[in-house]
Amino acid sequence: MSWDTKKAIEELVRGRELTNQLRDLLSKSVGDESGREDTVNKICNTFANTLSILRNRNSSCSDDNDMKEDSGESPSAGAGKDGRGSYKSKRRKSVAVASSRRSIASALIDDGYAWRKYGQKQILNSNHPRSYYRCTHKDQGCVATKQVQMIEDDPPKYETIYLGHHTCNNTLNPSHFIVDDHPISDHSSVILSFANNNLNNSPFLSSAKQEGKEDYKPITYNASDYLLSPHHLSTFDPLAEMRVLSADHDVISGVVDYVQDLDEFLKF
DNA sequence: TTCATTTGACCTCT
DNA sequence: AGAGGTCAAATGAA
Repeated sequence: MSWDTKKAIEELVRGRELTNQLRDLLSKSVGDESGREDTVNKICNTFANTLSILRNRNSSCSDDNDMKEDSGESPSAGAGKDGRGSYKSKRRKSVAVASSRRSIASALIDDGYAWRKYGQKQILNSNHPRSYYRCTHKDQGCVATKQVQMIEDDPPKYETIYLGHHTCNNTLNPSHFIVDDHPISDHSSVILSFANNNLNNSPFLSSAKQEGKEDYKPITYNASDYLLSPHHLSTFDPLAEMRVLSADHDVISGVVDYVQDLDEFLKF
């Protein structure tokens, strides 16, 4: 078993222990609000770390091809552009490119990267405009872009489509992510299938500056929405969805519910 | 002054 | 021709 797999399991075990602690806290019903919150935060960080570890595992498997595909698609590639809105022999980036990843959230989320909005468009048969973002570090050659669109009003739901991969290393909150540059030696073990696999962009923090200040609200993550029960273990599905729930969702009960499944999973 | 957002124009694709 | 994606001037915020 490789180092990063062990690390991921350690994080999951730790998450399980913290969840048990939280369950104990909840069983006492009243009091210790701050202790409860602290435990929830620790649990979220644990799962964030796990996601980061697994992301690194996965990206080493798939990024090479994707990067090749993206490299010729940079909007700022220069060649082919001769003035505003003018293109020469440059094909438009299609939404359907293989490297796209889709997620659905009930709040606008910050994925840890700095995005700059470059356009907004009303889409046919949609009540809401679609916003276009690219990485702030495009000048460093980063080709990552994303599209954000509200798809439901009540409750609000936002669809985010990520295109391309970040070639910059400028996350806004790097302290929340584990940097793991260990070589990947063992791809044979089980890979968790998260309901979105935008593992390039671990979505655990929010910033009001981007993606609509007025709509922004802090969000809390429900671990049970990221981690699937053991019978859902499968190979990586880049187009699966991630559900991110807002703060008014019952996070705590969700975490507690999840712990039984996690117990099962950790036996593998 | 610098950087981000808005928005109309213009591009490619179907 | 219409839809979707991108550019870049204008504008606003820090």
